[in-house]
Amino acid sequence: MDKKISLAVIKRLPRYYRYLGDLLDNGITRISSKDLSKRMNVTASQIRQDLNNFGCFGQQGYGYNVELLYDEIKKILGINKQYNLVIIGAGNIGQALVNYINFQKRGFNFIAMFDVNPRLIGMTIRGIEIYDIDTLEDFLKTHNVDIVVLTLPKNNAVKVSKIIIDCGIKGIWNFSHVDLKTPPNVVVENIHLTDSMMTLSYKLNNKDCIIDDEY
Amino acid sequence: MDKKISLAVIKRLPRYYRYLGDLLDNGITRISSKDLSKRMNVTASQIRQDLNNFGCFGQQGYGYNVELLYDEIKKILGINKQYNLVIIGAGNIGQALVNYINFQKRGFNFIAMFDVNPRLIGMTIRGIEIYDIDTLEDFLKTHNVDIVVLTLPKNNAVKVSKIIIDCGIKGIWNFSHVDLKTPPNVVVENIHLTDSMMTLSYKLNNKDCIIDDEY
DNA sequence: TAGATTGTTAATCGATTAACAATC
DNA sequence: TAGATTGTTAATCGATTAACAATC
Repeated sequence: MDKKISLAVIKRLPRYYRYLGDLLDNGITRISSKDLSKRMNVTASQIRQDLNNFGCFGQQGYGYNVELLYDEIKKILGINKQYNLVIIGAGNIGQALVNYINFQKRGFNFIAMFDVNPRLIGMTIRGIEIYDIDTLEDFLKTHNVDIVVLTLPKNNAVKVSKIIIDCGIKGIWNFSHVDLKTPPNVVVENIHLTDSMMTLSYKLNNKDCIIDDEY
Repeated sequence: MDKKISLAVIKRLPRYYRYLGDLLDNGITRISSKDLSKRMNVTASQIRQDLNNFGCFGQQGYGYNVELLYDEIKKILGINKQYNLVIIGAGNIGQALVNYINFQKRGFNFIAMFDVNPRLIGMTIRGIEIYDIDTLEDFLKTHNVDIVVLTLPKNNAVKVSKIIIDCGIKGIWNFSHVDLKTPPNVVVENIHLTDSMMTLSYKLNNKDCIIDDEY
C-alpha cells in the first residue's frame, strides 16, 4: 500500500491538471511553482508540497516542465486509461451526461443506460440504448463495467447501490441526494446539486461571513 | 458583519438539513448530538461545535428539537426565501436543471434561459423560454434576478460572467470548467463535473491511499 | 559563477476531538 | 434527585505556510 494522501490534496489535482493544460495550449513549456501559484491563487509552498506527495517532478533553478508534469498528473489521476460506465436513471441528468461528449473524449465511455420507465426503455441517446432496469444484473455480470452513475431518486438509489455492489462494481458516481454506505473497496464520489445550491444560497446571504472561499 | 464561519462548516449544513428532514419524515421529534453523530458518521463534538457557530439550539439533558433545528438551519442557509434564477447555456445540463423540479419546490425559480444557438432560441422547456443571448443584458436590467447559472463552454463563460457582474448579479452557480474571477461582493459556487470524475478515477485506482473519504 | 527554484524540514495556523462544568 | 446532554474550553491533530540548504 502506497503512502496515504489526504482527500484535500487529491481534489486539487484536477485543478492543477486544468491549469497545466491551459499552459500547454498556450505553448508555455516550463513553469515555476511561484508563477503557477500566482495564476492559480494558491501558495507556491502548497503546490510543491502537493506535488511532492507523488514524486520529484521539478528541477532546482528551472521549475517544472509543463508537458511532463501534465502527463504525470494524468497518470496519478488514472485518466490515462479507459473506463466503461453505465448510467442508472435515464432522466434529465442521466441524459445530459451521455450527451456531454467531453467525458467520451477523456476516456469515460458510457456503454448503457437503465431505467424503470417503459416510455424510455428501448430509446437510444447518442447511440447509447436505454435498457429495462430488470436486466441490469445480467448486464453487469456479462460486461466489463468500471463505474456506475446513479442519477435516480434517492430511495431507489440505495436499493440499486446494493445490487451493483453485489455485482462487483467498485466505483460509483452518485448524483442521488443520499449518502451511500459502501464497503471499503467500493469508492463513491458524490455530486449533490441540492447541497451545492444551498451553499450558494448561504454565500449569497452572508458574503462577509465566510472564511476562505475556494479560489 | 457577523462572525466569520469557515466554508468547511457551511458545506456540512445541507447535510445536517437533509438528515433532520429524514428524521422529521420518520416522526422523530428530538435527537441528541450523540444519536445524530451515529447516523451521520461524524463526531458529536463536531455537530455541537458546528451548530454553536449559529446559536444555542439545544437543551441540556434533552438534546435538540428536530423541527426547530430543521427550521433554524433552513433560515441559516437562506433557503426559506425565494430566488429568481436565469440559466445561460440551454444545452444538456441547462435543460436538465430546468427539468429538475426539486429546485422549484425549494424556492429556486428559473425564469429564463439564454443561448446563442438559433435552433434553441424561442423554444420553451417546462414553461421557461429560451431567449437570444443578445437580449441578456436587457433582461437582467429589467428583471429581478438573484442567481445566474452558467452552463456553457468555458471560454464563453468568462465573457458572460463579466457581463452579468456588470449588470449587478451577485450570485453565480458555475458549471463551466473554468475558475471565475469575481469581486468580493459576487459569490460563486462551482460544480466541476470533470474534476469530480477525475477524483473518482483517482479513488478507483488508489482505494487504500486516501485519508478520510467523505462519509 | 550567480541567480533561481526545487524538495523538505520546521513553524504556524486552523479545524477537529476530548473533556467537563453547567443545567435541564 | 439522578441521568442525560448541552455549550464551551482545552488538547490534539492535521494541513498550510515559511524558511532554507541543496543544486540545477
